[in-house]
Amino acid sequence: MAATMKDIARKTGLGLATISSYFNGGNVREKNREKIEEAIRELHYEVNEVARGLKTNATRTVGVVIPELNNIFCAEIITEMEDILRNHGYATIVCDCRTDRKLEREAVEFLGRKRVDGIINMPVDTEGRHLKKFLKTGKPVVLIDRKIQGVSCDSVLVNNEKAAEDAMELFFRSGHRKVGIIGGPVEISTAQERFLGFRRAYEKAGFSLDESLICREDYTIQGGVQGLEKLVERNPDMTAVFVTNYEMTMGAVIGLNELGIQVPEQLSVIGFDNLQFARACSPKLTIVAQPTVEIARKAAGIMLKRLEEGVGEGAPEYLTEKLNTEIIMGKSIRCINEEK
Amino acid sequence: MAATMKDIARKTGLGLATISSYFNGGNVREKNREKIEEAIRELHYEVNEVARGLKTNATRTVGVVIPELNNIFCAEIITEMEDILRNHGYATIVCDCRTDRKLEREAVEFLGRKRVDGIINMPVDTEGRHLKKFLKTGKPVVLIDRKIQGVSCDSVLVNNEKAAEDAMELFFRSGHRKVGIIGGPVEISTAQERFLGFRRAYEKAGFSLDESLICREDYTIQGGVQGLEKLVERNPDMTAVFVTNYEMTMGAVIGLNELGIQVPEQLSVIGFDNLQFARACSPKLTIVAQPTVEIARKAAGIMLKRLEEGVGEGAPEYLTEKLNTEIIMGKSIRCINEEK
DNA sequence: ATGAAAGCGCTAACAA
DNA sequence: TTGTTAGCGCTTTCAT
Repeated sequence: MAATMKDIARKTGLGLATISSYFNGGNVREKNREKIEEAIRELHYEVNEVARGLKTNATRTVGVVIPELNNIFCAEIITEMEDILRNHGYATIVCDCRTDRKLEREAVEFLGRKRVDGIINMPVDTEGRHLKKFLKTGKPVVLIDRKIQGVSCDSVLVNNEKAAEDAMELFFRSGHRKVGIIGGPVEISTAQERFLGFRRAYEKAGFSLDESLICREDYTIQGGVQGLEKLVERNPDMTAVFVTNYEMTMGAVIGLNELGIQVPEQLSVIGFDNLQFARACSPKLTIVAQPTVEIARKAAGIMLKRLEEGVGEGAPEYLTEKLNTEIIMGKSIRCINEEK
Repeated sequence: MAATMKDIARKTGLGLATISSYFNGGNVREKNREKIEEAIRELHYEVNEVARGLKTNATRTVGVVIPELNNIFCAEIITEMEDILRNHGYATIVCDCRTDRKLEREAVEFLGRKRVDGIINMPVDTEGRHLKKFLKTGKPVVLIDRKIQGVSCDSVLVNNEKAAEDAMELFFRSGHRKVGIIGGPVEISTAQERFLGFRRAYEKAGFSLDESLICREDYTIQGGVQGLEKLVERNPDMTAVFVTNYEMTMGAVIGLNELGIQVPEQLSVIGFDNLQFARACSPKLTIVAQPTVEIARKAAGIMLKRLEEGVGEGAPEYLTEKLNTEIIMGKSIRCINEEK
């Protein structure tokens, strides 16, 4: 069995309170401090965080529930969050719910039993029912990437509407008029917003939008492949495609390869996320890049703040951060602008 | 505060032991069972795993320490492991040590304090010093992907030597004689083994190997870019390149793009891992694919077995599983075989 | 600055 | 089958 504080007390002849005080930054006489440190070394003592957690009712652990770990957007965010949280003494329990509402609910319950101090969640259930029970404990929840109406917690989001609008404007400025979109599942807020930006750009530019240019897929690689095939088949006069997440971008590129379509000669493309993948494409892909590191920092920062200040002190004042995306230029857009 | 078993005892008029027995699959009279279940519903009771952990000296949590979460090979393995472990009631605490020995050691210590029941580790420190202390607790450790000599634990590895040999034979059979390699850091066992397979294939085939065809990089995207540039510059007569991990494969593809080298006309390529990326390349890349799901299943399976059976029962008999890779054919190899 | 003692929520041994 | 009780390792009053 591992050594306990009792063992140290026995060995040093000190009381338990003194040892505890030593570990919690209290005042301990220099002489005793040395004695304690010697005992720690000899006994290979290590604080038992489980016991501490039971006593203090705080596990210094945060749960993270995401749709897919095996997804570079999620993975990038988690890497960064975990780093920050661990540097502040918090462990991270990651639960991958495989984009399944039931598994998501189970994950939150699981984390509740584990008594995590807070949960960071990229939600699959767009109603947020899975969070209700956990929220009753008064512990903080931070939503990332996707918003949920009427759930009392903080959110860190991306300005998806603007992201889509910017991408479309880029196409329009280059002279494109028939631009297709491979969008995501309409239940997911990010997909809605990206569709919205897409439509708004058409409106602002004053071009008519043919509904056959709109394709709804499911944010997967396979969805991207299919979306591209459908769009190309339905719209022989389409000159450009906007793909609205990374997996589908990869799928669209696979589709282009398999159909032997030349980019940008035959079709111009703007993809989403993962700069390195964009660089590896030939020609280099122009993409909308989301600020994953920034999302992670903001989310971890808010979580740490809530953890330290408590969630219900005075006015709750839940915040919603909205971060901006950036377009990284490649060579996948053909300029067919007459003036230029 | 959350409800406790005491509250249930009070509400039902039963004793603590009965409630505990209910939760641990003991025999409870039907009538009482119903009473308990009603109380649970009314009080929104949830077992406190922290208290349980303190008492049973088992947290039902396993720690996973890896070099980079933001790495598809790791992410794929973790996704699968986490899934399996959670289905068996175990939580997973993932620690990303950013390929840093010091952080890796800290992560293991951190997990020790958290009293995880076992650790699954893709090691960065090739001597395994970071594990010594944890192993003293008698808790199981499972190493994945990279082996360490003289550490008493199970390992799940890949037959890297054969993987490299197979890839090289494929080149040789297609008529290539001057094949370069972009290898990894020699401290890492997988890199050593892949180099070994590379050399062995040359020996077996009886072709002379020019040392300038060997390039040592660091398993990163940037390393892949540089490796490709170096090889191409140093070996104008090189007809093929074998790239030995996913990040470097992506880097090599970026390099090929940026240098405007045609695959396979000017250079044939075999990459490593990530089938989807290979499909997205134009032409489709031939790759060596590692069995990530299988690695995860084996590792999780061994961990669960150790967790249930205890680690030191009778003969320890540590096992070393060695899994095989597979070549997924693309169109990135030119056939320059005279006979064919 | 230090010690004694209570108790966090649970399990398990023992008794009934 | 059920109740009583001790105690897991720690923190935290309250004395001293």
